[in-house]
Amino acid sequence: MAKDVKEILKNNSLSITGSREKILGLFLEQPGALAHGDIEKRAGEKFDRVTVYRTLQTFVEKGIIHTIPTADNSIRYALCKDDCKEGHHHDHHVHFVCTQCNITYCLDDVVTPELKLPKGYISTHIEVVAEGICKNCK
Amino acid sequence: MAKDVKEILKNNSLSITGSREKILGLFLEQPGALAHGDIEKRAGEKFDRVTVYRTLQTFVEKGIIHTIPTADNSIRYALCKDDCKEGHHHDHHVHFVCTQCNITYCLDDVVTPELKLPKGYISTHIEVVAEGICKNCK
DNA sequence: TAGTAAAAAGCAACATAGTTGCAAAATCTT
DNA sequence: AAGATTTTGCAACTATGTTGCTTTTTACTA
Repeated sequence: MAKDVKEILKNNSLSITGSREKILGLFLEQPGALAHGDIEKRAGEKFDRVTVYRTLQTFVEKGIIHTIPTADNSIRYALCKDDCKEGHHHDHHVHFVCTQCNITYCLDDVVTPELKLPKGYISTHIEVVAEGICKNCK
Repeated sequence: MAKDVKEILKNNSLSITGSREKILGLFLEQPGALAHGDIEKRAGEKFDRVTVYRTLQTFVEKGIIHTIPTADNSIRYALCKDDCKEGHHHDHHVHFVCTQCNITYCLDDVVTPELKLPKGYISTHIEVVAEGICKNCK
């Protein structure tokens, strides 16, 4: 495990609990994003659904993970890069959903493009989700 | 009403029914996108939820409306432009969600930008959702 | 325009997602 | 180690979406 789960929790002033360790561990040990359902399945069994919801919510608030909207109406969560601080979230990269393996990737190096919006529209945040075939499924 | 509801239904070889007329009418008489919940509320009362779901599904299949993914996990639907044919859907424009009035607009004139993806990734569809303040709320 | 086949609506029941309040258990602090 | 604070798990509830089946409506044709 590249980064220590406990350290991440401490750095965000979160108490260290079993569910937080396990859920954060899941994010660290695989490349893609996870939906709430994935976590319940992969978590090795027994977690109360409520605990998972609340843990994810806490992680999002602390800026440890961020949400990714997808077309199939299931919110997915992915780890944030280090420069995400609480309340100040840098999520300016593109997301990629593979239609074959259904994994969602954060393309951290692909920056959200600029947009010319019609007069009067002011955008504060732009979300880009690309769909297609990933490098592993080709 | 700019366009005749019945005509649109006929052009897509759909039978003309009360619910289809009313739901399609809702889309025509307002600029933004509608979520399933909006439709149930605005439909002037009594519609079975199942009927609304099935009607929306039918409209999507026929290419009359398209779906817009949003961050809050509620699928919204909006009218397609005329050049959407069944099975061959042109949805290359950007969507805009106003954080104030919560209306979702189709910015038909703002084309989805090109993206340089990492090697190995092949994208078939790109979805762009901008968030901010719309021209009416400014 | 009446009769009929096909399609859609409505109903019931079920499945999945997500939320809230509260009591029990675990964690942190000193 | 003990008390205060968090977090967990449970139960109940709401919202959202789906499926099968029966009744009603629509479109077609004679």
